[in-house]
Amino acid sequence: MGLAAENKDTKTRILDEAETLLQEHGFSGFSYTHIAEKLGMKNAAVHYHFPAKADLGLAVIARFRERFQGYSEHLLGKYGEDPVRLLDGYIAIARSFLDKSQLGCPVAALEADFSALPAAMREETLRLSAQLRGYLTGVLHTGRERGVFRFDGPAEEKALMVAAALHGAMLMANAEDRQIFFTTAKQIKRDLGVAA
Amino acid sequence: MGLAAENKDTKTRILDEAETLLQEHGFSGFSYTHIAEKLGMKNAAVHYHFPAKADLGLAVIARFRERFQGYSEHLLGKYGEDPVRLLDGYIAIARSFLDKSQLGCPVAALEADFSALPAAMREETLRLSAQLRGYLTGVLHTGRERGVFRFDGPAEEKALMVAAALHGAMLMANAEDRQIFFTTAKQIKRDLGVAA
DNA sequence: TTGACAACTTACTAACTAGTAAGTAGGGTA
DNA sequence: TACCCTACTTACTAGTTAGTAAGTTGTCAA
Repeated sequence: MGLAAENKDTKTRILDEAETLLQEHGFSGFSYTHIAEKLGMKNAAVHYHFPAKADLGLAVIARFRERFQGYSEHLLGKYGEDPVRLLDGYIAIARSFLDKSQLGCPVAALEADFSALPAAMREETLRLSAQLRGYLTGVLHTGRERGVFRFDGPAEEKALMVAAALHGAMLMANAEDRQIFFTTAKQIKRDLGVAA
Repeated sequence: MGLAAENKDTKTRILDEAETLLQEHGFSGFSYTHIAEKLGMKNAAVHYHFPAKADLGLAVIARFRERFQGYSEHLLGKYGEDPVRLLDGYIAIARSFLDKSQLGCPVAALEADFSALPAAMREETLRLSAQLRGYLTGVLHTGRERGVFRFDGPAEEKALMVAAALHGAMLMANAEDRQIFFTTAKQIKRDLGVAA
């Protein structure tokens, strides 16, 4: 397969860098030249692997979705009986972003730039957002059924609020103070009756 | 004072347009030429009133802060005894943004672009965010003291979560569906024991 | 050994960015 | 009348953006 291995490596390194830059600066906030410089190549090399920026953006979102899909299945397999751990698993993803300095919420970054996104990227962003919310809905629904969580109203609506709070908190944490995220997560659990 | 009246008018129209564009596209997402075209002038005319983009950004944030300060004092004077109305007043601001199509949360817009902001704008953004959170903290604290709201933990931490949820919901509402905001606001009130 | 192909680089374009310098029109004051 | 100032316009710069076209290099297969 020739240099296909090298190819895949470079492609992955471009995706990694694009992902970081997306979370740091938003989709409109980074350029092919930024990526190229970090990887020690020229911007045309990035265009070779991802002809248009929309192609790169789509690939980044798709990878997020696949990664979350795998991670959520892993969590459900391992902690399917423990709603608190399933919720903590979701929170842990956000925590892992914040642990790398300056990395924010990819969904928030994409939605903040939404009006500048190509149509295909908008659709993928909506899918990613729905996927995250779907996981939370299931966790909250099951958790209440089992008497672990306490809240009023449909699980869908509670999940929406929890997702909004966590994504909003990541935005604020990135700009203001990392502690904001942890405090918000703590309050969410307190509201569910499972204070740490 | 010569054309000062006309001057002030133009200055205000520039601020209005900048505010709209900030909420629609973020601070890095609009240019002096965008503003100038909407107002039927040249980009240099905008530079005449606000030499650097940071000057314009600072003025927009300062006006937000003053407006919110006046509005919150008005609310406290009128509904000081009614925590639910004070909370609804905060929600109404967000609602007013969403009612104009495509307008999002200014704080979220600024925080999403935070890494690209000049230092002075960062500080003003933090002040604005703290001001909003301060209002919510007071409302929640008083509301619980009077037996109207029900929640566990410090009012500051609950206020942080509520602010994160509302700002996050505005971001999602703008990108996905306006209804997301209203559902989130409803759930927040439900969690406080004051379901509509 | 030749030739094809993958993975680049070099060199470019057109559009857009913030910002500036110099000129102009028209009202207000001396 | 003469001047001055405010509020602009015209015309520009230097830098950055996404994207392209053509050339280069190294490896592998026939």
